Amino acid sequence: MIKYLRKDGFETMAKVEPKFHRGLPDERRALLIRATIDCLATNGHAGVSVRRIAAAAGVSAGLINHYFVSIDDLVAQSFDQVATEILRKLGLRVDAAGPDPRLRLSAYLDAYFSPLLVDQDLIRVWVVFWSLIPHSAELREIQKRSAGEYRALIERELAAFAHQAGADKFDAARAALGLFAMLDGLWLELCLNPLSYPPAEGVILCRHWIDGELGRAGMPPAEWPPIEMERLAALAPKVG
Amino acid sequence: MIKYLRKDGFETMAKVEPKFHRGLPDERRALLIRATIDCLATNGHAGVSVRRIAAAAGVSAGLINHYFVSIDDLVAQSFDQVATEILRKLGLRVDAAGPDPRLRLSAYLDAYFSPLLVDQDLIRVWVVFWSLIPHSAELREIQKRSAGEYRALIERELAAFAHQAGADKFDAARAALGLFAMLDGLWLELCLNPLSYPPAEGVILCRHWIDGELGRAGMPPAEWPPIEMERLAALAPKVG
DNA sequence: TTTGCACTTGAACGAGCGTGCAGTAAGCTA
DNA sequence: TAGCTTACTGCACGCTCGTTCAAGTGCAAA
Repeated sequence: MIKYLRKDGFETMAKVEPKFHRGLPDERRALLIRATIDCLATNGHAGVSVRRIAAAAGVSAGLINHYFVSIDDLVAQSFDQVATEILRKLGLRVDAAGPDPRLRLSAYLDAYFSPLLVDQDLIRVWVVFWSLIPHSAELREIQKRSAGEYRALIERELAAFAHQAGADKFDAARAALGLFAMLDGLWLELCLNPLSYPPAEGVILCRHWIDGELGRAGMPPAEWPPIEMERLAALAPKVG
Repeated sequence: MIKYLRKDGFETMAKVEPKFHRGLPDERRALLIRATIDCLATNGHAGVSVRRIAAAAGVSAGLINHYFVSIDDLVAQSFDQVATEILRKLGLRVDAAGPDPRLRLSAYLDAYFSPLLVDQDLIRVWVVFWSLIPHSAELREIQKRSAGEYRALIERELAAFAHQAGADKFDAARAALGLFAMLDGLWLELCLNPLSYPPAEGVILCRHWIDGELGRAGMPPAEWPPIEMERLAALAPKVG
């Protein structure tokens, strides 16, 4: 057995643990952003705290100002990360549904009412970001870009769906704005009060909206796949 | 001219101002709730502060704990007040439209995209409440009740509208849930980013939703009144 | 005019906040 | 092994926080 010589001159059987680890900048930043998201999920607004975040990340408070110009900067980058990650996962769900526009759109709706998005941790984090937006130009910019990307994703899928159905008069931009709003409103209501309506009802309402806009373009309602609750409730990783 | 004798024995021409005013409990509570709402509108989450609220109300910090068991209690009662007040004003707008269900529903939609609700002060206050809901049973209860009342109001107007149109198959509860969500989502998006779409577009989207649900019940689309922007932008008092 | 109630103040308390910075030590380089 | 760079720590600073409470004082009743 190797014996280690401690600085004080005494031999010890225990390995001398380094007092801290020197990480790569990108690793550190990712660690702190993750800790911030966890903190917001646990403590809400009170989680926006250098000391709490540092404790959650297992580093000293001073390190945050070493990697981020301020706590607000860290929060903004965390918002960006959460928004980007959710969008990416939504995209993966849609792509996993294959090339059929009908199934892709259906997968998109299902995902919105599955644990991927209906997640107490996610809503707790998200409402904190929302509450900060009116007081931060940086957050406002991220919200603007992020909302635009969500709408663009919906619009793309809606347009493909309508095109397949042969509806050329279909106004995908308008339908996307309405669907995005309805999804957001339903998601928020369900997260704030999980018993206010069954998640499958949310899927039905969104299908109604799409069918209505199709009908307006002269097309018959879509033939939707059955709503399978186990598909809806499919295991989903947590926020981030 | 009457001369006043000051405590220190010196005469003075100035009237001796009372050091403070003794208010009635209800007046004081109303004053503090109003100051809280103002503080949240100005400072967001940072406005949830005994000292700031007391300063805004022009009283000492200690007075808050005299009338409210805690700052959280005061915030909860403020949420209740804002939610109740907005609902009341929406009801007034609808009633002002007269007895015709079509005009009442139209007035409701217009109000949602008018300065009555699309108000930077209101959104700033509201998102703070939302962000606190997951961490307060009291706020959760108020949100639950309040959302129920909003939905009930919409459902009543939708049912009357459908009844007039002769649509007996119309599912008012379902249509109300969808309309409520769409309104909430559109309102939020517009408040967070006022340039994301023109307010009149929001009215159109909601009308589309109602027409779609009517069509599903076998009825033709409603004959909507023209959207007058000046009506939409009608002067509206601030939150509370 | 006096009395007494209770509304109101303002100081005090301990805790937590973000940031700055001097000093420590990890880990690569020579 | 020695030296060097810098990631990292941890304390100190001046703040603000919510709550408590003794003392002060407006005001109406006596």
